[in-house]
Amino acid sequence: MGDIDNPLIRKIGHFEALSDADRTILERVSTGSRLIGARTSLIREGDRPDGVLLLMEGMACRYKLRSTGQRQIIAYLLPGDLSDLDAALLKKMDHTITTLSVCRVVSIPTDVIERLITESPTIGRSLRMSTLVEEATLREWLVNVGSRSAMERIAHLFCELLVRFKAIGLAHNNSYALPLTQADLGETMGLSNVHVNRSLQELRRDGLIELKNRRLTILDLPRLQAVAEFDAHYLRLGG
Amino acid sequence: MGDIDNPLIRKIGHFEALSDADRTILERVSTGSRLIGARTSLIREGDRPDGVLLLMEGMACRYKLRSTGQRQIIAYLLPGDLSDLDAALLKKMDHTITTLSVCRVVSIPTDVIERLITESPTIGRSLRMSTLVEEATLREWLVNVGSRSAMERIAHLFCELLVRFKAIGLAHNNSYALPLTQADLGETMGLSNVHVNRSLQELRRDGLIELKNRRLTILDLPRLQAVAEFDAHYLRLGG
DNA sequence: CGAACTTTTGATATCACTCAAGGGACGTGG
DNA sequence: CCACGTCCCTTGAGTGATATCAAAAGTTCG
Repeated sequence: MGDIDNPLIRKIGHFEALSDADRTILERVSTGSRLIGARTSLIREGDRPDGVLLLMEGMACRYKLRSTGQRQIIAYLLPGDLSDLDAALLKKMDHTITTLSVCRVVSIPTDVIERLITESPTIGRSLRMSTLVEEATLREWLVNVGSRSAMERIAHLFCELLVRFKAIGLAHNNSYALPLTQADLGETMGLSNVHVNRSLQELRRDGLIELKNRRLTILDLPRLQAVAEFDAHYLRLGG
Repeated sequence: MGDIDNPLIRKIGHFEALSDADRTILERVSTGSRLIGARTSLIREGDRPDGVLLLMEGMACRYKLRSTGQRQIIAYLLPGDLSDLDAALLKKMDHTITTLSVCRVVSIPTDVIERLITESPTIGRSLRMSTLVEEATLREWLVNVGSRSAMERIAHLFCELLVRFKAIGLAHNNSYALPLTQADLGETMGLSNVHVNRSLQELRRDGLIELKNRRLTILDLPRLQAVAEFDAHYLRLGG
């Protein structure tokens, strides 16, 4: 069965118990993916979005560009994540979505989404739940950037990503692929790449993580969580 | 007519053209307010929210408390704003909502909200729009805290609040009541109160603002917007 | 009028930034 | 298969923005 490797079903399955019919619907919706290269924009600021994108493989991010050229990453998209559900209401995107690694992506037209939601209230609820979790994550990030030190911020992000990757079966032994550069990390947390580098060294020196070849391994999860004050509750994934 | 002083109608009227019937419905919903003192929590982290709160007068905020005791303000609620529409889906609040000034508040039960939305698609759409704007604001705040200097952050917040207060008729001549202490401002932007104080002095020295007696006056809006790189688009209020 | 906040100021400390350069790693083309 | 370019990571040195601590001055309110 495709369940095991369908990240949408896996993710949504954490929010609601899905019937076989629901699974079939979701399976059908997530076919027809295309491959997109790394560092390619999927939706640009100012675009009028037509439908929704579903990420099936790879990692992407939302960001805003300042007039100074500075980039602020606002969210990460992992397999099973959707670009804005309610996009139809908004005429224009206020941010850009870009792939970080090579990605497999499905375009879902607005009417298919609408049909989906009316056909299965369960799916409807779980999709709404997804956007609520996204919002909660945004709040958590604001706390992160607004009030934590560099090391704490990075630790917090790593803990969050572990829970999210685990939920879709892409983390094993507290380890997951992380196609981010240190500059990306900096643009996520409001830090310079140099300072990210030094903070990572500190995390390594303390025996908390290992990060090489685009793969992160958390060596001491309890201690990393303590550093980050991490509480997975906001992700509603049973982290 | 109550229109002019009903902030919910004024705010929502920016998103959708409301019929007289819609206005009547909204008018009815927003009666029965009670007065609540300044610095009082309305909903606490961990609470299971029963229904929605509508703020009719005064100013409130959402915040998260860190285990260190540090507080991070995550959003401001102005008249016409609602506490979480989809609260019903979430079992537990992940943050606290507190009044900043004396507030006039209406409790709206979940079923009334649901009836409202089914009765008038227009109102339903505009309420969904409200939550989208809230989300966009959160993204903007993340950019603010993640990438702007102290002065820029404060300038940006002041510009945002001007547009929002104007939309509900509570700003005149680029001036509005602002019941925040400098410590509150600091907890909003991830700055110390001392540094907020010094940045405010800089804004005053540059002839951009006046702030005294809990009232902010923007003396040179174009220049303040330039400092903040402010673009009101995300608020969808036609600011 | 006094108590409790809030704002302001000064002095010092620190975290994080910038600039600059060297050292991988990796891929591409010769 | 090597040479080279490019991108990323790492290191060092110096600077700057913002934090902390402490106390005085101003404000608000009972």
